[in-house]
Amino acid sequence: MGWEGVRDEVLRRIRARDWAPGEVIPGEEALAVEFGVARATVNRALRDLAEAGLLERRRKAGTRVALLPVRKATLEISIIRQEVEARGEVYGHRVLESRMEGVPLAVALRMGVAAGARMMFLETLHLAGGRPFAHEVRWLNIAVLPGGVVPDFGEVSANEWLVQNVAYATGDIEFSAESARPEEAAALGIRAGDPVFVTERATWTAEAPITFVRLLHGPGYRLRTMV
Amino acid sequence: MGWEGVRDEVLRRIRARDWAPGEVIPGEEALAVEFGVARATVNRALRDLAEAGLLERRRKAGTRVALLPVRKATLEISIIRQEVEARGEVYGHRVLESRMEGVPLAVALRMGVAAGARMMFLETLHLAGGRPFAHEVRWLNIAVLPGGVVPDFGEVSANEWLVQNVAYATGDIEFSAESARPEEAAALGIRAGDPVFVTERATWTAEAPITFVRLLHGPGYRLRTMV
DNA sequence: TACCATTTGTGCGTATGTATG
DNA sequence: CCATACATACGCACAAATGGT
Repeated sequence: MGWEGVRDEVLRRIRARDWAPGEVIPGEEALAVEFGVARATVNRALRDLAEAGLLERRRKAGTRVALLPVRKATLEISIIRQEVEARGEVYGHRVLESRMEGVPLAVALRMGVAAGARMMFLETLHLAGGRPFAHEVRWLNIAVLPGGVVPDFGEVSANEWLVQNVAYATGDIEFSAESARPEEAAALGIRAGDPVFVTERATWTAEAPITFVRLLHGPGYRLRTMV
Repeated sequence: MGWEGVRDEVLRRIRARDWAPGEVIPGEEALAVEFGVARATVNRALRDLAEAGLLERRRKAGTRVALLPVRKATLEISIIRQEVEARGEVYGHRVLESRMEGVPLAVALRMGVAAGARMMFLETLHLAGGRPFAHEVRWLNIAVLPGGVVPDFGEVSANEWLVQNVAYATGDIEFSAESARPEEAAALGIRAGDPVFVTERATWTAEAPITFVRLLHGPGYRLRTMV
């Protein structure tokens, strides 16, 4: 039995309530003996379940079944082109606006910079099969661009360019539902006031903020994930 | 240097583009020699980065820097009571409806059962500080309830009861933006047509479907995550 | 196709580090 | 302060996948 076998058997016991929520389960050494495997193998299995939120492990206190297991759903954030192509449609995008601009206060707060800091402002419409798919508004800190050169975002979208060139950064994401503002509705080809799915994302490296994006998807868009 | 040290150094090299996207990095053995650690330690570090989507590993082919790193955001799905209390507000809930009912087609499809299958229908309003926080509509397969006994969902919410009693199951989640229907708007104390943030979640065990929930949050609600 | 060489994946036994009851 | 249980590490071995001959 490998570590996945151990994990599955432990999971079965948790689900079968052989080990009740809150209860301390046998130690690694005891389980290793019972299953006839090395302690490291048990460790690997239990660590996996702890990462999934089903077990809570503390030195000396031992391992216990989580009382209120926090379900962790993993969202895979792909670039928009991939998302569109995964639907079997042809991707395209149009840059609607591109200029230098001072960031508004709300954006400055999210990016951790002073309000009015000058950044590149980009407004882009993403298309699926020629029809509007998502509306993007982005502030971009050109100071962090490699070589200080601003790429041609008419060629490759800023979304994709950043993933390939300034990626491997950290960030936070917020999802919400809003009413489409008139300009947004016009860009997306929907009615003002229609509900839009909003994704707002701030990205930064250890040194500096990189970009803040506000992405709007029209009615019918669904963000899916598996648990 | 421990495995986290190895991971951080590898991450630094990726960000610094010492190793470019798509490029094969040195093998585990070589890195182990370079860092002066055991191969298992390098393995642990690289496995971690691969899980994060920054590396792609294949036997024989080696380890390469991901060309298009898929950002994996982890959502921690907590029970609504915790979410409300985390905001420093008092949680409460009211059961608006509770009856046996055949499931509609859309729900049947999501749950993988025949349309019209009889399940328990529950409509609940979750309160934060006495004010509507979320509106919940749920179909529940009472066949899977331990002992076949239906708990008193006036006491503990179905949400919380299920997490504690039928938890450790799998499922899928969908998020979307919709317009509040008149009944929903009335329950939430908002205007019909206002945008609502919709969470739909189907849960099942290996044997049978457990429950399908449709959860509505009114304007202002934001789902946050860190990358 | 068949086989081989390479690289990652996993396992074992042991030892030491570290948080903590 | 100590005993305990998890966390990590080492070195070795073999398995499994797979790119290339």
